[in-house]
Amino acid sequence: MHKEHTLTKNQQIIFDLIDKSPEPMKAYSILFSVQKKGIKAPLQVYRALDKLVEIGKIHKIESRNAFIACHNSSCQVSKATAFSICEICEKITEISSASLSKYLANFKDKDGMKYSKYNLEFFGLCKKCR
Amino acid sequence: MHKEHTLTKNQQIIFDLIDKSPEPMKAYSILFSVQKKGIKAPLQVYRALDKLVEIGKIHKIESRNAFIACHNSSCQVSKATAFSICEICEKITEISSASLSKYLANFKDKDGMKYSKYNLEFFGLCKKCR
DNA sequence: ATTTAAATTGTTATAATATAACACCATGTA
DNA sequence: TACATGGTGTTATATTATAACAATTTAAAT
Ligand SMILES: [Zn+2]
Ligand SMILES: [Zn+2]
Ligand SMILES: [Zn+2]
Ligand SMILES: [Zn+2]
Repeated sequence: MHKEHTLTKNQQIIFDLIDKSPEPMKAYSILFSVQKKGIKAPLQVYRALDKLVEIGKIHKIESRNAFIACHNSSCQVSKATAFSICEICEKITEISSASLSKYLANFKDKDGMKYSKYNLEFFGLCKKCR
Repeated sequence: MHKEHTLTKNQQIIFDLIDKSPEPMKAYSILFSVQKKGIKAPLQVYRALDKLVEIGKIHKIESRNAFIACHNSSCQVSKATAFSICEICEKITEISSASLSKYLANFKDKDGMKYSKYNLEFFGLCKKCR
């Protein structure tokens, strides 16, 4: 389904960090964490992040300026993403619902336009915080 | 349906500017525009923006860090918003579709959780750019 | 093998976006 | 009056992100 990309050194270091983080990571927190591995400048982080987003290995949570690893193989190509965000503990989960993605992919606006790319962020309280 | 708020001077100046702008405005572009009216500091702008977002008079386009006036009376309370964004000309339109908002308000995640707040951004090409 | 193009890296500097902290003022209300 | 709430003005600072340039690596294309 989705093309494999061989990650470069910086990309791999940063992906591994995000992938094993239990919560979304912000760019400068990533920078701080990888400085011991020789990545010293913001640009090195942002370049890796851009590439990882582009190839679908991570997603950016726009409302939080944070990044999480993708665990949903079906969204790697489409850039059609949905998340739930807890407004108390900031727990963020990627939603992979076939019916949701089908509904959104087929949604037509008032001009009859359909969209293959979208980003949806739901806000509420997670199980633990309710 | 939605409560009226009396805007303060700064809020009114900034709302009027955004409301009559044909495109979303960014905070520092707003700041530049209102300096002749005595609003000199970023914080004055951000405070007005925060309040205007809170009461639903404007929305923030998260992926663009920009603000547009709301022209959809039904979303002022709910903070349940949807936009279409043209990836070429950056034209942004608020979508007010009863079926979409109904679908999203009734969507249940895998834990059976429903969300009253959400933000959806569709990306594609507008009529003119196709 | 040699050349070429594309992608990635390293680096310094700077731009763009957003908030902290504090003093003061206006308005409503107990 | 006294008090609470919210808005304002101001300076300083934090956070997020990109520009510009040179060097290096990688992967074809000849
Ligand atoms: Zn994903
Ligand atoms: Zn929570
Ligand atoms: Zn609206
Ligand atoms: Zn367009």
